[in-house]
Amino acid sequence: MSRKNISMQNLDSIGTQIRQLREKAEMPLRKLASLLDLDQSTLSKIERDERKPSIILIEQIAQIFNVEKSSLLVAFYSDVVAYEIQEESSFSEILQVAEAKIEYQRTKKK
Amino acid sequence: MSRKNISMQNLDSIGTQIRQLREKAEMPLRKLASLLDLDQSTLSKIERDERKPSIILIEQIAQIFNVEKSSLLVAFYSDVVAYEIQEESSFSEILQVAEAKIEYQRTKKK
DNA sequence: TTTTTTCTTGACAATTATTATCCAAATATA
DNA sequence: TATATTTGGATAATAATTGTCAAGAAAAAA
Repeated sequence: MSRKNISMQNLDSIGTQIRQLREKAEMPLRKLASLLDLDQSTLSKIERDERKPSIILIEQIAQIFNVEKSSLLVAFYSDVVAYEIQEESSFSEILQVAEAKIEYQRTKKK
Repeated sequence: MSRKNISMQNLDSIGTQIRQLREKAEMPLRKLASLLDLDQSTLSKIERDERKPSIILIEQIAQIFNVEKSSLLVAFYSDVVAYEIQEESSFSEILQVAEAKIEYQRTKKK
């Protein structure tokens, strides 16, 4: 029911968003990599969506750039989900059923 | 916008649905396993959602019981998606963004 | 209850996927 | 050109998935 106005919310991938944050801060990749204790080639791959960041990494990045981690997490998980079902013609139904399943699970737990 | 009436559509897991099909046909697990060329312990785990079936397996099962494979695929993928994000408080937003991403991808491809 | 059939469980090995790391090549900047 | 930055590919290490087996539990039949 509560479908948020899909404002032109960010459809950029998690990698692109990380790169945007980094570039806005004018920080070299090499520098961010070292803050994150990561090989720079690994971070490069993450920014180009060639590899997935861990959740812990996403949280660290949110801290470093002082943004809400939840917005990065939405970008991350929506990437994962979209990739998984993008070829399915009934992707929309899949998402609806998934939502219903989660809601159902939650009513049970309470 | 075209949100299907979520009729009491099947919120059962893929494993449960497979088991239901098999039991309705009064077929022993061992028998179905051999039709699918699977170890029966593997099928048992699949029916209890302890292991994921492959897509090929799902298609074979749909054939055997003469049901639409798409409905089983929806059950399967929605399980996967729900499991992945069930702990996230913004699960609903994640799903919305994922949908928008897929739609966006598709407009690009055409 | 005993027997028989059916299903579940756990352990292990084999396979496949993911991740980390290094270094050279490419690109961009001064 | 020289320097800094980013990317790509190879390899090794780690983790996840899958297949297989055998023994035990549960259910159904006798």
